[in-house]
Amino acid sequence: MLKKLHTPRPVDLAADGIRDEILSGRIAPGERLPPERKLAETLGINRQTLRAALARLQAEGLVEPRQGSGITVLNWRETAGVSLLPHLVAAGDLTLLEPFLRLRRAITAEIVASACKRVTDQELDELDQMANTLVSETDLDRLAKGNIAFSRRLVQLTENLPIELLFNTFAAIYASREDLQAAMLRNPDTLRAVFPAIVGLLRQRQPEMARQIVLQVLTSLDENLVAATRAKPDL
Amino acid sequence: MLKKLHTPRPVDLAADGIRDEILSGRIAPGERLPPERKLAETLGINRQTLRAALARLQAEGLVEPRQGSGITVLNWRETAGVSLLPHLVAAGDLTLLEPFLRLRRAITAEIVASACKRVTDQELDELDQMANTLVSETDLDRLAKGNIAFSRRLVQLTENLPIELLFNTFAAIYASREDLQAAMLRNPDTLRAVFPAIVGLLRQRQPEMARQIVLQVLTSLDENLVAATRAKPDL
DNA sequence: CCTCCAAATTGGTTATACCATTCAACCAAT
DNA sequence: ATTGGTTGAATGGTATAACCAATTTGGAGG
Repeated sequence: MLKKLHTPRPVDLAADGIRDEILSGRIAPGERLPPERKLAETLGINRQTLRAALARLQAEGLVEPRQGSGITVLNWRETAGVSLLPHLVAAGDLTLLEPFLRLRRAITAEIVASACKRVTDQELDELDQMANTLVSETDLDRLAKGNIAFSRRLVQLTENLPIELLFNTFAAIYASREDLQAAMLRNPDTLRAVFPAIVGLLRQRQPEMARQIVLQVLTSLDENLVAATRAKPDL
Repeated sequence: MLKKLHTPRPVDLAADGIRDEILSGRIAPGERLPPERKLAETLGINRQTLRAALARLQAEGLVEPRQGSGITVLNWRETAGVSLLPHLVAAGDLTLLEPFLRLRRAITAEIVASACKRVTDQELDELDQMANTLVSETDLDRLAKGNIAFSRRLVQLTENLPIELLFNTFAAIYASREDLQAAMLRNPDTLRAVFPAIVGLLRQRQPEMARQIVLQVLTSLDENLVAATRAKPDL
């Protein structure tokens, strides 16, 4: 499952390098990047390759090119989208963990509440089966994968495409940092206990009660996670 | 504030065209796009221009190129990020409105609850002032802008970068579809009443109570909005 | 000082060639 | 017949050079 470590491609190096320059603030918002021709020469790559890198940064909301004028660096805190999140956590900023978990549990609570209203008996059985196989899963890697699969199925039940897309972004974060995923599996027993609990909540079919319970429980779990990572910053 | 309607650029046409092919399902997930050279010829553009378009689609999580093999179309419901949302609503799918509002109010509730815990008296006064100027704002366009500004300030108070980024994506959606923004301003009085109400909630500094109230109120407002747009699908 | 136009600047596009990786067909040895 | 390696075609990635289009700049002319 490890990504083959070929020679890093120039376009990746360029994109990551410029992105880092922007996120670190070494290039201030409002400033303009050097002209493409000059910047390409500086980086030792071709202009076309540089443009491919710039296209990514534009898609992430970091820069905005204007023909004839130049490429202006945007105020990314006001323009960047969630797609930037994986890159930020990849930068290793641990202070992002707590805010991220905060967002995640608010979404999770909404998901469970919403699923309460829509889930059918058949789907409940399906989730119950998934939960049962997960509680007895010993292999941590497969437990992690099963966690994603169970969560995704739950999201699909809400029939909420925006939330599905947001979940995809979250999943991308886990994928980009295996250590983060590992941290969440530090004590797998609590995770294993979550799945049946959620199924139980769904059976009650009381959305707002479910939302509050999920919020309370996850708040507690997340606090432990944050405290643990602070104590062992090696994740 | 209207975007000048220059001649549409080839890269935009290509990206939008291919994206539409994928989102509509005319190109099934798992299939491969035609080779770049052939596809470029089909579209009547240069290969480099096509590659710029493909770079965007890759950033959005729609396709994944592999050197030597080809460009495979991904299952975007499981890989695309939130950055795809503006394009989806731009496609005019009205069924997205209700799910989107659902997500938005869950986030909003979390924002208010979180702000309750952190807001200082000084920041409260600042928000109060913003709210006061907005309640007497008659110009709808400026009211909309003020709405964004007020909301953004509120988000910043939570010191939650992931939520900030998510808010940016939402703001991009409003910007991309003025009609959507107009729909939310259909009866401006209710919007004007929201700002002081939020400030009042913050003053109480009771996070969970605030969350529930926000959820209840917004649920009611959103239901009206959905019903209205269904009755007048012209938005 | 202002207006207007022409040249320089800079991003956008095209054309062409070559490199790097993948994959399939083929061939040889067992 | 199966396995294994080799070779070549297909395909995405990069490089070079030139030109197009929008913007900016600065000077000519009022």
